[in-house]
Amino acid sequence: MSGEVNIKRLAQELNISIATVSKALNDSYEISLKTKTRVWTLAKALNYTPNPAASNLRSNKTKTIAVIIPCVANNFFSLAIKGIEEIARQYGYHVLIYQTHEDTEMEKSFTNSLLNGRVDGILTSVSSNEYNDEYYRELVKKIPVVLFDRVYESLDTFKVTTDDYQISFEATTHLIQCGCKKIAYLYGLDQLPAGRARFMGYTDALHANGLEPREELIVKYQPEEEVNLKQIKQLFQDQQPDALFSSIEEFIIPAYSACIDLKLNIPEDVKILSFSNMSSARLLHPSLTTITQPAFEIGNEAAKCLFKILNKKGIDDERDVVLKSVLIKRASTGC
Amino acid sequence: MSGEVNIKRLAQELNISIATVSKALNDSYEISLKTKTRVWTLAKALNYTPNPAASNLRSNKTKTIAVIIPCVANNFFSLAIKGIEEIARQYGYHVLIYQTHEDTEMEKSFTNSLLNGRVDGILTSVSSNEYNDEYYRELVKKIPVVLFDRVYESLDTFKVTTDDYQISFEATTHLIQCGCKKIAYLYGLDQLPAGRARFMGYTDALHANGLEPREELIVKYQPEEEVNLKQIKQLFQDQQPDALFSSIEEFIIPAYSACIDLKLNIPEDVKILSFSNMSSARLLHPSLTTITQPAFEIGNEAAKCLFKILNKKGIDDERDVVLKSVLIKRASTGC
DNA sequence: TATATTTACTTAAACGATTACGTAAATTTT
DNA sequence: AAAATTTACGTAATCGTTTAAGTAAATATA
Repeated sequence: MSGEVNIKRLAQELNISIATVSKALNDSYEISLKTKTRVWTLAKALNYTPNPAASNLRSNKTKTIAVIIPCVANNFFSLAIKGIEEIARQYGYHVLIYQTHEDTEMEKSFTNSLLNGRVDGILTSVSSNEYNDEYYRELVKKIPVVLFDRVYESLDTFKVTTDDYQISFEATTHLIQCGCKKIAYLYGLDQLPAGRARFMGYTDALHANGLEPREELIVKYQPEEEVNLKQIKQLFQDQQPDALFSSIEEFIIPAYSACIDLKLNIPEDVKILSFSNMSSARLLHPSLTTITQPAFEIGNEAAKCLFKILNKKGIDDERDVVLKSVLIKRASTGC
Repeated sequence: MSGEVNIKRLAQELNISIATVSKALNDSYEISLKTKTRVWTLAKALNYTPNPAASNLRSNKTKTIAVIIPCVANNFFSLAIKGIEEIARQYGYHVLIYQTHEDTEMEKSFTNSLLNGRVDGILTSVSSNEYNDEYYRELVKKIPVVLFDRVYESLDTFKVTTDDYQISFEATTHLIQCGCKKIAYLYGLDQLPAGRARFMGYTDALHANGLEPREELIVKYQPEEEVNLKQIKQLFQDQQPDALFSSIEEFIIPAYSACIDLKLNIPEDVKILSFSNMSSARLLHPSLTTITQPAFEIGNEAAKCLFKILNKKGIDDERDVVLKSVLIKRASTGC
């Protein structure tokens, strides 16, 4: 009936040129207010919206950013996305989501598919299965990239992280102050700076309190869920640790499950503490002491950094943004 | 240095026409295998990827779908997205995410911004703040839409839902069998078919067991978190219900908190049961009996339906896909 | 008043792909 | 061997914008 409504159609109806319509819509100084008003009015009346493909093609701007993360079904990342989305909305940007499932090959494949002008920039938290910084070293030259939480060091771009080392040190110290002497470490992200910083915070805190980190007290995360439960049970049987410090949320369920299965009382027999953004942490039995990262704010901040690059404002700002996590002491550490 | 690599560049280097390159890349029957191989080889060597804006513009295909949901930071939706993404990947599609924060105005604004060819189709779970079916009645005429979980009835498109009524009936019956006679209902999504079906399952199960639903035992969800806790506490003080049936996950934390605050024992003093995709449900104290929706599968199925429309295959299939939720009995209902 | 500048447009060329249509050569059919 | 068909390309239009460059009229400057 009415046909597709594009600037050509607007131009015809108003009996002016396509260029004038385009410029009017973009509020160009070259167009008189009178003409602009005519264009705007008709555009609204006909419910005109610009064809994104056409303007992307011509202007090389997509008004779209990509978020590449391991998995959306994770409290930290879903909150981060929420934070990212909020900022994207403010700038009128669209948000593409890609899940790598911790696979750097996927990561490369996704980012490569974004290099031909599908997006204006990329926000990413890298995958844990491999240390892949050379790839990113090249990537950041080709497209604006901001890394958050899981970053590589010394990349020439903005990075938003948390105080992993310090908070981990603080948390370990808390366990020690609660009387723990044999603190097991549930190790995640061991390929990444974030994971190593957490581990360093743990070992340094041990040292600072005259304790020695011990290889036998470390359990490394395995992607297959059941394995972690088995490993933790084995750990309890072999080593009888008096605390579990979990560096990632994924260990919480197997850790609690192991205690239930082995009839260990938390915090009497063993204290538990974990990095986590789980909203139900305080409803667990007993309520879980957590290191909670400001996930929403991280997403927020990362997005803001990306828009600094895209809008070429504040590029001289400090490019290593470090936010603070909080240690929330609850019953699982019992003091 | 090498300049942007597009089909023009490929054509020049191979000394053939742009059209031939384009057709070769699209594996057209018009092109000889020999030429195709030359093109493919060079394309790979130069790391050519087609400019999406250009092909979108010309072909009116974006290889992109949009997912419009209330919020990603919700176990159900993040799992659903995971399910959607899996299918999208298989078809080589990109996924845009929009969060409405339960605001139908946002919803309209987002969908309107997608009608000019930004995406090939839309997957959505509607907002709860308002019954908005007229809008969707028009929308489905303009663009392929699949609704999941939170749908409107009698829309001319695919809908993926769960057996809300039946599972709610079953769950209520379970509570009654556990001896409950005064089952309060924590009412969410009351503007939507899904919410009403859950409520109907509850009331019908009461009737079927000789119990009368009572207005005073109903608490309606409020967006402001603290209010729900207050309401539930008030409910306990005024009515002393012997069970809480929560129709949405958001009530879990205030429900448990209220019990803790009022020193009510679960399940002795009050039994609790909730719709939920919370992975920590079995670690709560006591472990929570849940109605768990197959969130991942819902996303999966919804995406499959959308691709049926996009690929014009199976359009004659049943368009009301209903998946089964499961009632997972745990300690909070104590029997 | 003649010249320079500003205002408010228009024309037309991009952007990078797809595709209808045209065509010469090779092959098949009669 | 002539006609018809198939194969394998090329030409050029097109998608809906943006924008450099051009221009006539209006206004400002000298």
